[in-house]
Amino acid sequence: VSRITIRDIARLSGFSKTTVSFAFNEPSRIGSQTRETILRIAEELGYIPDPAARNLSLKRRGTIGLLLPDVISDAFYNPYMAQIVRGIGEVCEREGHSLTLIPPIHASLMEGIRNAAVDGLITLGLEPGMEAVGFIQRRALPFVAIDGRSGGEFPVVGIDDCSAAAGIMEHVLDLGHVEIAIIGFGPEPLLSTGSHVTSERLKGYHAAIKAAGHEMSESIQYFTAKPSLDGGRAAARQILSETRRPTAVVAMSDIIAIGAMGFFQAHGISVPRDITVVGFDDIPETHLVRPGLTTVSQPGYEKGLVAADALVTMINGDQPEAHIVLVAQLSLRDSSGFSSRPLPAKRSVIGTRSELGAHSRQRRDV
Amino acid sequence: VSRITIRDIARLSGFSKTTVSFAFNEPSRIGSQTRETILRIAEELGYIPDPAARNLSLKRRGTIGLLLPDVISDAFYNPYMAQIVRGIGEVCEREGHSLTLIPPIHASLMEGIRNAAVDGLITLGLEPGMEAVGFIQRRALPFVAIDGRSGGEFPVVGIDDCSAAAGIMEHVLDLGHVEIAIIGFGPEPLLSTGSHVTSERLKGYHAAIKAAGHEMSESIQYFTAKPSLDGGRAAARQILSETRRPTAVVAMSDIIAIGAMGFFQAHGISVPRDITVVGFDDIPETHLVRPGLTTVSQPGYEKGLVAADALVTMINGDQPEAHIVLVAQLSLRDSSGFSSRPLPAKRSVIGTRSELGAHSRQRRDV
DNA sequence: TTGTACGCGTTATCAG
DNA sequence: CTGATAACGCGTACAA
Repeated sequence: VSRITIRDIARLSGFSKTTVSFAFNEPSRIGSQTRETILRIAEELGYIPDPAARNLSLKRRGTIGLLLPDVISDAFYNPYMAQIVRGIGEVCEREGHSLTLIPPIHASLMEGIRNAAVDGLITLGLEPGMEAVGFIQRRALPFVAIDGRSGGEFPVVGIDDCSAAAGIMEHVLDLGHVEIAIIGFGPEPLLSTGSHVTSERLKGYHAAIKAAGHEMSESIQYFTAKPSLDGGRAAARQILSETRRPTAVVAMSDIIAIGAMGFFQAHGISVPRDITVVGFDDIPETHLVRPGLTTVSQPGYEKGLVAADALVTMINGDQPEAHIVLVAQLSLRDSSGFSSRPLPAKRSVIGTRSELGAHSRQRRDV
Repeated sequence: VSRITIRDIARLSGFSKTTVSFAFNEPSRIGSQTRETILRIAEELGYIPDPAARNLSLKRRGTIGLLLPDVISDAFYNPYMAQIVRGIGEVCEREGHSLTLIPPIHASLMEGIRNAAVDGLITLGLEPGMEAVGFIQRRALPFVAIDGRSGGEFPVVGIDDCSAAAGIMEHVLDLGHVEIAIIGFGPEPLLSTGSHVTSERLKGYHAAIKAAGHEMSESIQYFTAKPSLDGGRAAARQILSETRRPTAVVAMSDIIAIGAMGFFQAHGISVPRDITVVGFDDIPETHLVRPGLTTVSQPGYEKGLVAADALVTMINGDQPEAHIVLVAQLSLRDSSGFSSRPLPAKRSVIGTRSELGAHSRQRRDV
């Protein structure tokens, strides 16, 4: 037995497809007698319109796509992803949409974009000039980039990664640390990656270091990790295997920082006494670990919410803001402490500090 | 400028829609000269077939639906959800599907099911007889229930919740606890909820208590919470406000247990010295908190993976196993300790224990 | 008030 | 062997 279609209802009721459709969608346009007959028959047969055909006709898909740079099973290792999804979800429910997670197929975003039956896309870290951008535009799909580089022909939602990174690095330097390990996103070597977020944060780290009067090349080591607990652990292992052991670890992701911190602690290295560890994101887990993780608090939930809002605006044919910068702030907890090594030469406050009102506001858990 | 359609290519090339389609999908059926002409024009105009129309034609949607009982912004408060999504994602990528998260619209699952343009559904906690089940079946959608009640006409993936719950309660009783708080899923009173998972776990808890020779009504208190850190905190607050303070808290969810544990600790109550806290799920966060959370380790990732596998089997027209029971085990960490109160009368081992080989296996973090 | 025709891409079926 | 016609699923502008 095949599915019941509108044709079946039309045939059995003796009316046309149009009339049957009106019975459901525009009752005022047909007679009440006609309508009752049609609804009765439809009910008897258990008729439900095919959503795919319905959406095609209505020129809407009823769903928003979230384009993932990683496979789902990796992306959701990072609790930060859940925050973004929660924010997008808020808008989805308000608008009656579902949320389609689109992983790369065959290690490429293209196939996913090509096949996405969605009203619009939210992307993570997309940059102007990337092949995927042109592809999305060729499909005439509205889209908003979270954490992308602004200046393209699409709205971008993010924070000031450079300032935020400078803020937390400044904090670490204030504590007297000189030998510092920076952990970015892998697997490629950190200084070679071109991702906007990575390069902005590096820029911020370096600005703070330079402002502190250090020779960067001397005391900074670079590592990369996958944004997961295991990735953080692996990075920590690598850090410990270096001949120069840093007194502070600055990670671009909380989940990496937490994984690294756990590895240090499991190997008898006390945080923050022996080593300072700070992260980025402010996922809920930063409150759960001991010591609490010092990090940059960036609003993942809001990022999702604002991006989805902007996307809905575009879907409705309106023009959203081109570049939405959300506020990040430094969240000081107990994973960062003073270095036992002597302080280097006196440093001056970095230039960007005055622009970071929020950064100077210190938060502590209750 | 409207989107380029297959008609445009047909018109400009002078061939029919069929021939254009063949140029892409069945090149062998047309002449190579014809094909080249068509491909060239299509490339020039940047033609990409509309996925929605394509999927309609192909009678496939290219996506799997995950029917959420809660709004997305609540569901992803619980890290356990991420585990399930990761498992489903694994299969999605293998099959080239995307994953559509379908939240309830207007507090009802129906609207979501009605509009879901998906190849099949994975549901969470769906029971035979529920209105939604009939609705899915009327849509002739293949679907698999995670954590549902078996015996319906659909495959169910889960664990033996009763035995698992009995196993952890037995552990708590073994430690000498008598005054016990059980936290289930809210907001309704725990004993009135009909969810399969809830009633099975309650059954298990009660079986263990009975086997221990206690009068249940005397020393057990029931609470509910939303599965989130805040939910756990709220439940803990409520527990502390009762005149009888329990020496052990048995939660049906890790995130609730972790929230409760944090609340206790923040109020000067030591875990496990003053109060034992155990959970259910074994989310990664159980390793992060101090003390580590004793819990039932159930394979969320596998649940998603196996459910998605079964669903794909159904989509392909084959028959999967009707009821897949995965293995759960007790994970003993440090949040459970001996009660300072005197042990009650001697107890015997509960009957189900022999069936729970895995339960007797003790795991500890490295 | 109701019916006809169209849009979207694919393909079974038919014509040359 | 090559290519075109028509049908699928639904909603709706337009005609009757």
